[in-house]
Amino acid sequence: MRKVFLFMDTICNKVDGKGRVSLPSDYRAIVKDLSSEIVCYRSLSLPCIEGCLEETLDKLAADIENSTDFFSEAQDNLTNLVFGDAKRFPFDSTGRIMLSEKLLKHAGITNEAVFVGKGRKFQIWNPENWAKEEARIRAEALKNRPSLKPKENE
Amino acid sequence: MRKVFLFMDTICNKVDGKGRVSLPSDYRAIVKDLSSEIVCYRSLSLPCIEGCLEETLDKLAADIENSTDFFSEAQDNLTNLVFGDAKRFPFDSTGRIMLSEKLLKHAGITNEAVFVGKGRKFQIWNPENWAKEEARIRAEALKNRPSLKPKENE
DNA sequence: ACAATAGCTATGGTATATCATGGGATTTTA
DNA sequence: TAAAATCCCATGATATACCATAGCTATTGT
Repeated sequence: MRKVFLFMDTICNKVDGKGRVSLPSDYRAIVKDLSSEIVCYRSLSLPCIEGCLEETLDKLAADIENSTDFFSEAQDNLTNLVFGDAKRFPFDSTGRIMLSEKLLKHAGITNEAVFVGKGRKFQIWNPENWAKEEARIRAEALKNRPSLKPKENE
Repeated sequence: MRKVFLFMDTICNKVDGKGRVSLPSDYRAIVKDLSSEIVCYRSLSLPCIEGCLEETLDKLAADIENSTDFFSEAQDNLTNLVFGDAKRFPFDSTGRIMLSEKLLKHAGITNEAVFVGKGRKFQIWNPENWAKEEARIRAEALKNRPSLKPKENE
């Protein structure tokens, strides 16, 4: 049986002078049975950081391994990019991680970081950029709404 | 094996100054075998809060995972909207949850909250808004009634 | 059939634990 | 040995857990 774990909610935390950020406690709770670290990498398409459990990347690797179709080759390349970029970030007893310059710069994060749950993954944004992105997504979703609610009448 | 559970009935409870509300005991009974928390998020289309079991959202996460690839943009937008907004709300031994400002504001809830069962999900409304919405739905249903019943059972 | 009672629910109030955050001390690395 | 990273403790704010009460429902007994 698979344990249910989902990264959820949107939380804004401070980044202090040393580059430290508190990982939201809900996020830690998900991880803490397995380990005390998460994996982060630069998003391929957006100016934000992506994070997940090492387990999730492991599953991605396994999927690529077992897939033989043509499209997997393209995905294989993307996967390489992710694995080349990804790094473990352990958090201390107070629940903080220290993000690297590279990641912070990619996301344009300085004083504050917004954690956005995405289910199996999460993202870390600069607050202003996230506000814009959220508005964009909501507008987009409103246009295509019917496709968003396949389970409504289950 | 799948356990039968349905959120049903319509119940109005008080919301105190801190934003605490008693989750209807019937709802709690459904959850308590699995955990002691529910998940709530803003409805995408209506001025109300939606609630369900984490399990239900987990199924959605799994569906998204299986129907789109890891790097899909569609997946990005959808997961951001749903999981970025959702949050776990644990209830204590007296059965209360504490709703966030964001949710209460979206639904226009101040003193009282109406819980409306919807099967696998439920909604939480401002009483006046719910009265209007219910009237609207009833009228709508009446218009379409003939198509709701199979002819042979007339 | 009616009254007493026991159990549960909703709700108000309060104490406790937890979280995010700041700062200092210690260790590591370049 | 200077700079950076890690660890540890302190603190204020906030959420959580717990206790108490009042009202309702169903049950029991006479």
